[in-house]
Amino acid sequence: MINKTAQRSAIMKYLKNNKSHPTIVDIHRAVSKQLSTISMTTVYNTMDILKKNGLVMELPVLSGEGRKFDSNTVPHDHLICRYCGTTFDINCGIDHSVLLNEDQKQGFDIMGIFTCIYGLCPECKNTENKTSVG
Amino acid sequence: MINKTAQRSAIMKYLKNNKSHPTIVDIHRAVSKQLSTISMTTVYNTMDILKKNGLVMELPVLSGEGRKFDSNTVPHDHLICRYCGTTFDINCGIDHSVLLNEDQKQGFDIMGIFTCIYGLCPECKNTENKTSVG
DNA sequence: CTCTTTGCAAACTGTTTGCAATGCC
DNA sequence: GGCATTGCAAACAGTTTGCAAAGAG
Repeated sequence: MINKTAQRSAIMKYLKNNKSHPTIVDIHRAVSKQLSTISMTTVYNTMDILKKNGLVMELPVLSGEGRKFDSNTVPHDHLICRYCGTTFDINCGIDHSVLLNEDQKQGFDIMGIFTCIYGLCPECKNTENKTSVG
Repeated sequence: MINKTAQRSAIMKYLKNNKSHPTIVDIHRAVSKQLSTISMTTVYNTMDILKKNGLVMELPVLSGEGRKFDSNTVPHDHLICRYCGTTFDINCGIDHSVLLNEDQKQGFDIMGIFTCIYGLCPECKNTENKTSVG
């Protein structure tokens, strides 16, 4: 059984008004303003519960960036910087209703499609230093 | 300037014969068989160089899984288990030649499109325990 | 000989776990 | 009251950094 607590309400309220892709730290910092005693543990905990219940989606990230969540349940795509990891929403007309045959499914229960378009964001374009293979 | 070393050759040889999505640990374990003294640091180091030079792609993962790489440079999609993170290649006829207009690009230099299809793999389907929101 | 790379150890970051105190119903 | 939740502290895993020794050209 899942109880309603001040912490959970505050997190859900924050997520509802948020169209970015907050990390645990983002959520903790924002919610702390109203509920100064909330701990990181509780944020981790709550996000896991929300995720298990399909209320948020956890985004795949480059390892080490820290968990990112998406509370936008409308199908959309993501534009991601390959270097700094910043993620923008994008709508580019990709068909999200992928139908796979049994062979392609490989035994999976399909939950959704998630398209990432990778690139270099304007900022990293200028600062990125390249090495060359000899 | 980038030198050729035994470590780098062994890693590149391993990647060439590999169509899975190895982690740092996978690579280290495999290469250790031929080159028992190779360190984790060198694997990290080498993969960063290969990535910067576009010879491998680093895959986005659910945070905490550990870095995964893909040496398959032919466009393809990925079928990923939402719970255990296992990643399979899949070819489902998605068009990878996405053309974005300047508005959609938001200033990015586009490098590629990467489609993830999420689901529950056969194994996790059976073992996963669910909580319900009241 | 010079500059690059290696690999160890230590530092660090994000995440998880154990558990006593507290809160919800 | 009984079970769920909170939040601290400690443990943990993966990753990065500093640096002396070894290697490549």
